[in-house]
Amino acid sequence: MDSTHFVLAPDAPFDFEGTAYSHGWVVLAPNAWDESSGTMHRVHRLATGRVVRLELRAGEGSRSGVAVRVEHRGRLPAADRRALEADVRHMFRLGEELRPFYALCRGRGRPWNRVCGGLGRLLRSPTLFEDTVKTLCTTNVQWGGTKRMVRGLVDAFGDPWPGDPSLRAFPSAEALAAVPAAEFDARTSLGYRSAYVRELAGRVASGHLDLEDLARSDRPTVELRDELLAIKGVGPYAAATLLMLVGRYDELAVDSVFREFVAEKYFAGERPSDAQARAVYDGWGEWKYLAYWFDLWEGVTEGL
DNA sequence: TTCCAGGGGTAGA
DNA sequence: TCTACCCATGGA
Repeated sequence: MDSTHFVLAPDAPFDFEGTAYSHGWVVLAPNAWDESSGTMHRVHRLATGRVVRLELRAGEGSRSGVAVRVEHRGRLPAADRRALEADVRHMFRLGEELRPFYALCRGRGRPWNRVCGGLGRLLRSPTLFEDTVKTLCTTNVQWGGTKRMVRGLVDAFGDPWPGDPSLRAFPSAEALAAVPAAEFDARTSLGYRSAYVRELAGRVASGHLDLEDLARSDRPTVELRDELLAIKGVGPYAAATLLMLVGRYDELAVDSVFREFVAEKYFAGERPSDAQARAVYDGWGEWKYLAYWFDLWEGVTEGL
């Protein structure tokens, strides 16, 4: 197995571990996190069909970015390397403009100003298709179930990495769409979500739904939300999660975690209506989701 | 055994 | 717009 190394430097404050471990995505297959070395692993399929394995860790030096080690078979063409750089930059949001959010945090003093050291970049997948499938697998299920369902999809239908065929990449929409429904259901345990994932894969593979175009769009959030809500299985919670993943933070993902956290912290344990709970973050404007996330995040709430 | 999870679709008002 | 009911699965 050959390997290629490069470092991606951010042009703004950046915290590698704070980004990699910003939410549960880091442990959803084919991602994995090695606590002892602070390394994220990922088996990754390029558009050319080549499957490589990535080791991602903090770069060295004052402008620490993402140090990337790519394990691959044979020569890595320049086009594949450029595609990998783009994918890693996308996953870690190295080009995302967070200065307006940092300005709000700085204005609120401690502990919010800690965010300004490079937090606020929530890890995402290289494609909105992968993120949408994973989000569908978070609905009405405990986190352990989400991990089980995503692992099952990868193991059943992902392309194997030549260095260790037991390690697989996230399956493409085309790969999932090609599986007969009965076989798909038999080889996964998605429950009623199975039909949603199969329909999504079919629409993306056939070109009827261009999620990656939606992800790049600069149209108003409300228009993107309506498009996401038109996906079977995507409701208000999933749409808000997906908006966060494409860099729109003006919608809050109201789920059981949000409801319990806001009730405990702001309503003395009494359960408020969803509207009352949402109103807690009204002052954050287009940054509500990030504000909630770091409010929830262990440590940021201390001393508030 | 029963309940419910990082909800959503549908029908009916 | 709101509510009631149903949806598969597996952990608690």
